[in-house]
Amino acid sequence: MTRSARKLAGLFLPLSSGKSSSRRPASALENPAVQAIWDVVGTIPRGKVSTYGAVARAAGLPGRARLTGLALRIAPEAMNLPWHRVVGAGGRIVFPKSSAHHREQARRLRAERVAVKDGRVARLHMMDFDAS
DNA sequence: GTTGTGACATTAT
DNA sequence: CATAATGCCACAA
Repeated sequence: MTRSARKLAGLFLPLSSGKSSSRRPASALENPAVQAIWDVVGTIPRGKVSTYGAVARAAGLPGRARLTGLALRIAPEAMNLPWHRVVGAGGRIVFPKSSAHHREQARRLRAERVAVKDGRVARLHMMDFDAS
């Protein structure tokens, strides 16, 4: 089946909602899910890191790690999000090893005392949202 | 409408 | 350790 099926829930939602009041976000910038992700990323303290998947979960979006990637990619520069504190599963920096992004992320992490060896950060630096 | 891509994760082999 | 198969879904073409 194609994506036209969308979410099953959608098929049963009341059509009543006015087109004027509840309209679909014009862009991802207004998408509440994306904003939720921005909020979460903003809470990662200096010296700590989290993963795409963990951020998505903490934002109430389990299984949507890729959305975290999108959110960071389109985040307005002026927002000054600590994007470098988000790494892939296992502490891996996702950018290609010799890319400028990779180097920049490693540089920023080391600048705040987060060791980066072999494009990886140790688990000690992983923050966990669930426990405390 | 479809297809391909991606700042990913998880599980299986 | 590595690779493949899935799941996920927004976006651009």
